[in-house]
Amino acid sequence: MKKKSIKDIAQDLGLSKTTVSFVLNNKGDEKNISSKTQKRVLDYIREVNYQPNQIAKSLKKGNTNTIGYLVPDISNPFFAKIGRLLEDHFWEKGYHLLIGSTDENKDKEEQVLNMFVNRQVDALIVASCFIQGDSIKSLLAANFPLVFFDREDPDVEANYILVENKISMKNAVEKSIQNGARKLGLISLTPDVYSLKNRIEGYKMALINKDIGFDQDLIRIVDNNDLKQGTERELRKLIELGVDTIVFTNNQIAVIAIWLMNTFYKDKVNSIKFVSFDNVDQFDYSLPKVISVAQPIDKIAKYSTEIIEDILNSKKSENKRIELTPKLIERK
Amino acid sequence: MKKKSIKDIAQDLGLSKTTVSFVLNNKGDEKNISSKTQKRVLDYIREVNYQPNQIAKSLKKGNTNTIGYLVPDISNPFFAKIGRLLEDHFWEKGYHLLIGSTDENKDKEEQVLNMFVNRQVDALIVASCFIQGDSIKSLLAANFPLVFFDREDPDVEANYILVENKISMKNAVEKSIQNGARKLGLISLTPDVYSLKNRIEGYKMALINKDIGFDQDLIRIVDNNDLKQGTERELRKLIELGVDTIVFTNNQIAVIAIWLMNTFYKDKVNSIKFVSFDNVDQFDYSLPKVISVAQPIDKIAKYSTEIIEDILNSKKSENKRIELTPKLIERK
DNA sequence: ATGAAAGCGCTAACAA
DNA sequence: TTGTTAGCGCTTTCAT
Repeated sequence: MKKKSIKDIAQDLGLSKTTVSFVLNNKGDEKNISSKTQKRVLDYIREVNYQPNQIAKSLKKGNTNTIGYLVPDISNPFFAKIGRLLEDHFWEKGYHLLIGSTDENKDKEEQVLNMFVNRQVDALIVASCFIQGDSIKSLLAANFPLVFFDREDPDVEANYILVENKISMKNAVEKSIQNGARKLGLISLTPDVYSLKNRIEGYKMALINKDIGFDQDLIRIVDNNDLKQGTERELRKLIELGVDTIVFTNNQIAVIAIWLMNTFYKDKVNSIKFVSFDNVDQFDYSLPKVISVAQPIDKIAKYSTEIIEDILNSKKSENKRIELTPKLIERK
Repeated sequence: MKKKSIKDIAQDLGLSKTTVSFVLNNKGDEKNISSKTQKRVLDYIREVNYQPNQIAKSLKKGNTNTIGYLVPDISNPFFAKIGRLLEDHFWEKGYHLLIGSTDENKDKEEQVLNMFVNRQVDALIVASCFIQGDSIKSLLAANFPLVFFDREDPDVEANYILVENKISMKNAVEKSIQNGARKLGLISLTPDVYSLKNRIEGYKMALINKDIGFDQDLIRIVDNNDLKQGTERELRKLIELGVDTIVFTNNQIAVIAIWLMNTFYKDKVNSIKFVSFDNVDQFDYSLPKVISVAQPIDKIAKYSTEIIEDILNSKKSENKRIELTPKLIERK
């Protein structure tokens, strides 16, 4: 049984495409289609299990009911969870999620964005690694519905959903100092996005504030392409340097470091303490103990959808910059 | 600057749409377009940054270069990681991933599948919770490119990428018995998919094999809609019944149980042992100790893509049923 | 109360 | 070597 189109339906029923289309789109009454005809159509489409071709619809209407979700790595729990929430929210509204991972690679980001646009996504939700990229520039110039989250470029006017990176990190580090930390190292992904820069700033501020002073040598950077080995190397370095606390700017590295500590430095899992941005469940019971800054994932998803929906319903408001307050989680 | 279509390009250049289209699709030489004309077109599209409308292309060609990826929960690390691998593989080939989560809900699965098909995805990769559903039936009947993974229905002929559920679980449980387990409980999601059924079977086989015999009361089921509380309740029950080992049929519940043990039964994290299907990083260091069955995620992704590509390149072979061997990971 | 026809942007058979 | 044209499946204006 071949797939039926509106044309087929119309022919089979001796009606015009127009009439069928009206009925299918619940415009039967509005367009004065007799209820008898409407019933005929509805019965028939059920019978043959008619499925509208969304591609044709999209071409005609210029929208696809698809949202592009572009992040560094969709398998990172932080992005995966937000993705799931977005998917749920948007599903309710009849939207689907097209996903892409950039691997923190500017070129790939460009390409994926282009593809998304070519596929006529109606809106984009992006944790960009390069907000100054050409695609993004032209999207912004064209007023394309677009929300950035997790990452910011202060030089670029846009919708942002962020968290208070600096102050939260400062608070977390200060807390650990109150708890006795005296020599604090930091391991971060290459901070070419502002969020990470700010988190590192927060770390520095705390050290200065608490009269510890920071030592550039204790700030260790790991390249995204070399996560495992890089983290291993930098962790070893910091341990050699005798830190009592290690601060991480995101969950990824912290999780790897916990694994490393338990695998190679089992004797130190109690003496060394961790501080980490982002939160993952296993922090609740893993060693070293972690003071973590939990981002409000549900709020991030909620505000993203809200902004997007507002734009799509063309209540098109001004650009918004929403800065959410994360939760500091201390573990004894 | 409005977005240009092929028509615009053609007009601007005083050419026909055909010529432009041929050049754009690298058919210039094949179609004997003069290299001069080709250059004019190529230069111009670069100048105006022409972006083809994939929707129109899709409508015309009947394919979208989009693959639907449908799983119970895209934020489950198992599915998220496979999703990421698929995305990488397919990206190379010019395909994108449209994602959906079913929440183990048959109705939602039906709806998402329908939407995917209406959106003309070229193929589907599905961890279905209901392989006997109407949509799937008609997809299979229509010979739609479709690969199931993680879940199987032996009554339905199709492409499957699976792992040896029964024997692997049996081996894992037997290993734990060798290590001293004597009273083994099991907690599982509602086993209305065969994978889970088989894993439970494996557990039973091991018990019988090792002359322990199984007690139906030690098999506890948790509903997917009540994961946290359900797991808490069943875990408590098993502990009250005095088990020395708890077997889990997937990572989700195991991870929750580890959290619960560390939060509410700290005194027992050393005396009770876990066995779990699936593997997650924190098993390497968390307590209770876990014997886990690690699914070969990369192979699952690899074979899925291969089968799909073969079908799409219409080397359309017979249905394949690939059963992969997981890795047993024991932790001292 | 219903239908004819144009057109969304693209491809490709066929003409010239 | 390039252009004309039909058509993918749908929506919607304008007729009837």
